[in-house]
Amino acid sequence: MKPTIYDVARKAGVSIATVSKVVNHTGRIGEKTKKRVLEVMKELNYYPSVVASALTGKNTYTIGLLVPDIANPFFAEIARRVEDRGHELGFNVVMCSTDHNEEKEAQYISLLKRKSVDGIILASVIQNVEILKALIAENLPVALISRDMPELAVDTVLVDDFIGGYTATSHLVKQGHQRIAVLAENLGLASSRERVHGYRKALEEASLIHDEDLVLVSDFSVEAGRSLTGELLDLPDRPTAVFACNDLLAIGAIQAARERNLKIPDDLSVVGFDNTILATTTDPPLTTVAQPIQEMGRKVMDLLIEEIEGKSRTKQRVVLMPELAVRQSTKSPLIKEGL
Amino acid sequence: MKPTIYDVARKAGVSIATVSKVVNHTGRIGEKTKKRVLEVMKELNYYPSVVASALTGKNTYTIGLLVPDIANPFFAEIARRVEDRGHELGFNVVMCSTDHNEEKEAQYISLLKRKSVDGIILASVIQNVEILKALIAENLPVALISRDMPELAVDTVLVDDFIGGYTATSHLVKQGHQRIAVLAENLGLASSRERVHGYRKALEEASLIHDEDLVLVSDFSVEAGRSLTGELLDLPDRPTAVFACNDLLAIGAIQAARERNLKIPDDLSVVGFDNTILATTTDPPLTTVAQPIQEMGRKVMDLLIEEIEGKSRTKQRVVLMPELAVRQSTKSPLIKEGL
DNA sequence: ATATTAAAGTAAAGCGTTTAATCAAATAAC
DNA sequence: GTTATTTGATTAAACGCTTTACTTTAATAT
Repeated sequence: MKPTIYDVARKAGVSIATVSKVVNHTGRIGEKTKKRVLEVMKELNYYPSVVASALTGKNTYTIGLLVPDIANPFFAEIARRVEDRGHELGFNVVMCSTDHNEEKEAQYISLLKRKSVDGIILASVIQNVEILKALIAENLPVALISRDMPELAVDTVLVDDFIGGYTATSHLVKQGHQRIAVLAENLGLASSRERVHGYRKALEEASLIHDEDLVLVSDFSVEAGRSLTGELLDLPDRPTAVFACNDLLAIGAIQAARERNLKIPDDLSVVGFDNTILATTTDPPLTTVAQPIQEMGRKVMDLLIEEIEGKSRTKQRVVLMPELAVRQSTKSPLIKEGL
Repeated sequence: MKPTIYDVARKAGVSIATVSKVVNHTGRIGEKTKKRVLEVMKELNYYPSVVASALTGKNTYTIGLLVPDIANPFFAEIARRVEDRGHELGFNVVMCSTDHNEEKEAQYISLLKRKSVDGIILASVIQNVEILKALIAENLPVALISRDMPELAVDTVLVDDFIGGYTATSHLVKQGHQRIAVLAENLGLASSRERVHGYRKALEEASLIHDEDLVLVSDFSVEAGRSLTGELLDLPDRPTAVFACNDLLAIGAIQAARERNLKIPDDLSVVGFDNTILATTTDPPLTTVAQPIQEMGRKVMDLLIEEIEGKSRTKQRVVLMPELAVRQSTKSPLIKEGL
């Protein structure tokens, strides 16, 4: 059987309290006993049980990460950074894919609480403010990533979505596009609204017509991007460019164009959002709004852990700047391929 | 504060043992008291603490999933399936990305043990048999996915890598390719060796020359695929096809060709392995050996949980058949584009 | 030599459960 | 109407650790 603190104490000829102290570097213990205990621990290959320790009110050193889908490259990347930072600090992360499903989300949260996780990171989940409020009221450390709840005092890390949408659209405007469509995500998400907001702003500034038919709402899938862009391309007066609010949608847009024998970027310019690995593997490589994913993941974990460690502090709202990664999926509509 | 079993017991006017019994549906309790307790639980919003329960020797309902990198789409997809199946059965999964780093792997395993996880799923990690043996000796349920250790009695789910390599290569042979290169993964992995083995077998059967210069060993990155394929393409007598042992490498191969203004599939045919989302988003879409990822992830979780539930049973080794997903990255070398 | 203080270690309670051993009441058997 | 049996609920110990308050021993001061 696994050795317990008693085994160590007995073999070292001390009390369990003493062992506990050397394990946790607390209280005062003499050099000699300390050494002795350490030796015995090694001999017995003793490791303290986190669950027993947690029962006495200490941390579980486990946090929950709620994302819509861990298989989505954007969230997978975030998860990886969160995990890495956690590992550095001695925390494990349990992954929870909610599929934007409110019930699943609630289930996961309930489970996490039963397991006494030390905190929860929420990445772009659905708009169930009540659940969130309840969590905060219960004093469970929570941090948001890529999701904004300005009305709540909670640590948050996100990108300036407005600027992102604006930058993407401006890029297209500057290239001379007149009819620019946007593929939005679920408008229930603040981030999504902001991106579209940025899109509108860019159009306005350029005094371009503002065709509501070119604003389509979808979700987070290649398939949605494909079918919606298909509709756009079948329009009599079709757009020459589309701004997709995430890379998955952008890829769908590219596929729809390909299916109609339209060339990217000659016949249709596409810009995405996120800058996941997918943006680099398409052909042509995708021009996309790059989120500093690495930094975001790391930062949100840092904030959560500060909260866990109980440093009483005011909540932070960290807004990072996105940057347009210009690649080959965008081009002026005026310069046709034949030239 | 969070209500404990004592609060419920007091308010319901029964002993904590009674509450415990209704919670766990064990022992005998009268209908009336049962109802009463249930009501109070609801009122107080009581949920039993998993950590306290675990301390008494019961499950933690948490398992560890070790993969090289959760941000790699193949593993992300597996993780998602494992998580889903776990969720159905009431288990959480903590993710551990090892980066093929032996030390990190050992650290994670040690941490997981301290946390008393109920079991561990190992996905394609490095060849540290000793750690594995130790785990099994300690009676910690373990299951392998996409990784083979025939000498160990441990539940395993994998694809027939030999057949996979053979199928991929045969496909190219049938198209008339004579010089076919292979981009292998780390040959320390049995799966990697098997794929190359299948490759060789296909060449042999076709009595094709067997040029060792065309067998390159790399890892799991786009970058490696790009640089190695670059070398191949710069050869005086360059191959007309390359079989990449994973989709990431295949994408690198495509990029290398593109950089040299070679057309895929006209100038170079490429087949990958895994059939991740990446294979569908490249242009041209990638012909690749499809692993039944969904089924694999689900199955490995099922095996692990059977083991956890202690059904004494003989370990299973589930070998699934891969299937070639033929897309547009492969083509006969004889039919040139001009025709 | 005695009083004071600091250092090192111990005993015991507590964390929130589960469970084996009991016990009391109700029902059945004779 | 006793005695045996079943049913329903309780008691108390155990799980492996942390921590507070206390005791002992050693060192220093008086």
